[in-house]
Parts: sequence; structure tokens; C-alpha cells
Amino acid sequence: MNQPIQGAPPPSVIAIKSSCANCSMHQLCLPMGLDNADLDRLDKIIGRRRRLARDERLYQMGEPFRNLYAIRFGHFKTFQVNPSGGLQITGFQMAGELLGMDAISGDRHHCDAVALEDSEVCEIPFSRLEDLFGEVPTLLRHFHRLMSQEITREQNVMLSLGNMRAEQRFAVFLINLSARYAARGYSPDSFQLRMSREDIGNYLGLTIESISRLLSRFKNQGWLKIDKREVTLLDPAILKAMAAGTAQCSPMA
Amino acid sequence: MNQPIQGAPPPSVIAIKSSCANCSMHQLCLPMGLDNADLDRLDKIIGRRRRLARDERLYQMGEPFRNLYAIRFGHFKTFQVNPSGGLQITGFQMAGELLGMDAISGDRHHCDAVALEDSEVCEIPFSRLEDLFGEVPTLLRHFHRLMSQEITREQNVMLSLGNMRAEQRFAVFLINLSARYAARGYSPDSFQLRMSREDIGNYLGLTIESISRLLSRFKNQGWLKIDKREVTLLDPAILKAMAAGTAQCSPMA
DNA sequence: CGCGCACTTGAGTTCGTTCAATCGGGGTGG
DNA sequence: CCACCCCGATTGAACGAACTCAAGTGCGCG
Repeated sequence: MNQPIQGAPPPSVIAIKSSCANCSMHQLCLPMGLDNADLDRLDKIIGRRRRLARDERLYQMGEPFRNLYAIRFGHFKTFQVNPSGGLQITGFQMAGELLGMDAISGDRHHCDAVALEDSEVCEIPFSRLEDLFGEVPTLLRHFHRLMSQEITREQNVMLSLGNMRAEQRFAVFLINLSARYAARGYSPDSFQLRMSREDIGNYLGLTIESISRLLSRFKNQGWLKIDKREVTLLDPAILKAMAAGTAQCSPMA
Repeated sequence: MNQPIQGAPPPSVIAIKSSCANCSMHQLCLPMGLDNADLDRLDKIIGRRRRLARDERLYQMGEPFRNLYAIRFGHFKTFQVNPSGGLQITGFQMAGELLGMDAISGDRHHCDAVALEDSEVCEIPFSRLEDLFGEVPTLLRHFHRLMSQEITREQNVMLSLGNMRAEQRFAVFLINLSARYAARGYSPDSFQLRMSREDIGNYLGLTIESISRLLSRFKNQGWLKIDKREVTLLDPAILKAMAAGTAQCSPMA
């Protein structure tokens, strides 16, 4: 139950001398808003940094829950598996975001997390984090905000899956990525998709073929350029309008 | 911005001498696992009980966030509204469950909560609850579990919306209600649907007609009885199998 | 009794899927 | 260096599950 799983190489463990204060993500991540003293206390409990190769698994459903993980760099996907084998990607996570919050209830992970590219995470022992909550109210506050953010994020996905047509879901997806890259200081209009078409389709409740057709349609409309996984949004305004539901695409053009 | 909204009567405010200790839900609700002394401290911060009539709104998207609400009795639905007017029900809540956790980030409510029947909630001022967290670690722990539970609940909905056919979604829905009533000491096989077919359809990403047809189909298969909103599960096993994806319904029978 | 509302049922349509063929780039081995 | 293969992606054609539109039912309430 506890040993490495089905042939996946044990994740490399590297002791890197690095701190939250040095981390470029500390304004988005768990330590947001902490003063130097508190930053230090948080640093002290961070277990270790873990490097993961593309497709390597950070944790798996059913594993006992001990740590949260803050992404230092790289991208992840999280997914749930059906009793009958069906798989649903529940999110794509990027640097500064927290993994594992769904495992707090139940003491076991409720989904799998897999690296979409070579990535690094900070391991945060949850019991030690809990100890710290009593001493650093600012930290607790921000932690609650992060959990709550995750709840609203998922509500938005539900809205998309339950209520929107394919093209609108896809526009929402692109605009969401764009905004998150913008928040990290990257271009909002030009970025790499770190996930396959298949992953996108699964996440949005569509097939890979549908994603491919949507990309072609948006490209033919002149709304974006797409070269392999490199996207350039040529008309972010109309994509935003589609995401908001105030514009729609002609069936074909 | 702060006054009562579009004709909804101001919610009745009643000062009832009641406590968590007396509440039949205290084993499921926020006070779970607290000893009497801590129960008392929690009691002291509970603002007031609020009664809501059917269709009355507890809070609305955009309203400033001050309180969480614990449901004493009754049922609620929460829903999000699209910029373009589209509406997605994100959950149905029953006694012992907590409302408002999505509002912690952002300080404003991100969805609306409406009573499905005459109901009563406990108002929990969040800032006072935060104060208490420092003093009652057990309370904080359980609060984290509740938030985490909400995250996993929503992941399950995403799985259902993104991955399952109509009949499976509906089976999941029924089995989920059944389990929650069972946890509250009610019959798992016979209960009232507190929400309309339309609400169910919206929640499951289906139309009201589809829900109606599914009910008829399940009835014709002899798997349940349905009389208005009174459901009796006649073959919970096969419904569970359908929910798990290990059985499926013939198109018509 | 008659109106309104929630629900049911039927018939035709549509959006996205399924199935299948093809493309194209990157890696491997002859 | 080229031939070959593999895999992810694209494109086309036909299908089907769920939707839309429309008519009908039944119950509650004034």
C-alpha cells in the first residue's frame, strides 16, 4: 500500500537550500502577506523540495494524506477515477498553486496529481502547518482563502460543464489560462498549452476531436493562432465575450 | 447594495433559546467532536437563528460576506449566475451542512442560496469564528475537513457532469441523496425530493424533459416508485451499480 | 368550475460523438 | 541520410443521445 506504484520511478528527492522569501511565487502562494519573521517560521516546516519529471505522479488516490504541495514551477493535472475506469480531469495547476486540499477530509487523497512537464513542488507537512496556524493568524487566513478559491474555481467548472456549449467552454478555458498567466507576469495573449488536446477535452467534457475542431474554427475566424501547443490570442476581446456568453461563433466559417 | 433585494420580504429574525448541544445535527455540523466547554464557546458566538420560507433567499451573489450558515432544518439550493443570465445550480444542501464557504476568498458571496422549503439556519459570524479557531484547535480541524469535503463533493459533480451519460448522472444523484438521508437517520430508500424536476435537471446538466423521462424509465424498470416528489428506491443495488458505472439501462423497456 | 403550474409524453432536430482515414513531426534503426 | 514507425492531431461522414418544440395530463387552489 505504501511502496512506489506500478513502475513509476521513485520521485527524485533533492535537498535544495531555498526559501519562500526567495521564491518568485511567494506573492501568490501560501506565504502571501506574511512578514519576514513569519515567513521564516513557515520556511522551517517546509519538508523538502521535490522534482518531478513529465508524467511523474505526485500522489495517487487512496494514498494517506500527509502533505500539501505548493508548486514552485511547472504544471500539473489532477484527475479523479471512476469505479468503472472513467477518468475526469478536475483541474490544471500552475506555479504558486496548492495541491492536495481535497485530501484533508478523509485523510486520503481523493485524486491523482501528475506533472505535465518537469516541475518542482514544496512539500508542506500538513500537521506542522496546522501547528503553525495557531501562531500565525495571517497564514491561517490566507489558507482559508486558498481553500475557498478552490471551491469557487470548481463551481465555475461546474457552470461550464453543466451550462455551456462546447465553444463557450473552450473560450472560458482559454481566457482562464490567459488570466492566470497574466497574474504571474507572463503574456496573457501568448502561451504554451502544457496539456494534450485529449486532456483539454476530458477536462471540458468533450472529445479530442471536438477540441481539434474548435481550435480550427477559432483559427479560421482569425481569433487565435495555434502552432502545436503554442497559442496566440489574436482577438482576446471576442474570446472574452464568448466566455461571458455575450457572443457566439457561427457554426462554421 | 445592502438593502433587501427585489421584493423578497426581509427574512424573519427570531431569537430562539437553543444551543448546539441541543441540536440534533451537532454530530454532523461544525461542532462535531467538541467537548461541552468548547461547545459552549461556539454557542456564544452564534449570532442568531434565522427562519426562511420556501423560495426565500439567504444570500445573493455579490453581497458582502460576514457569516457562514449552518442548516438546522430544511433544504437549500445554491446556484451561480452567468454574465449572460445562464444559471447553474451548484448544490443542494440539507440539515447539518454549511453554507457560504465559497465566499471566504473575495469577501463576497459567489453564489445565491435559496430555501427549498421552510428552513432554519444558524448564523455564524466568520470573524468571530476565526477568533475561536486560535483557541479551539478541534474546531479548526473540523472546519478544514468541512471545506475539504466541499471540494471533493464538487469534484464528484464535475466527474458526473463531464463523464457520465444522463442515466448514470441521475443514478448518482439519487444514491447521493439516499446516503445523506441515511447519515441523518432517515430512510435511505424512501424520501421526498425537495427540489423541482427543473432544479434537478439544471444541477445535472440536463433538461427537465430528460429528468422526467429518466424517472419514467426507472419506474418502468421497477427500480423505483415515484409519486409527485416522493421517491421510493425499490432496487437500490442496481441504482448503485448504475451510479458506479457497472450497470446500464436499456434505452427503453 | 376553471385557471395555473409542474410535470409527462411525443416527434423532429441538433450538437457533439463515434468511427475511420489521413496528416505530420520526431525519433529510431538500417 | 533516408525509410519507417509511432503518436498526437486533424478532418470527414454518419450516428445517436439529449435537446427543442409542442401538445397533453393532472393536481392544487381560488
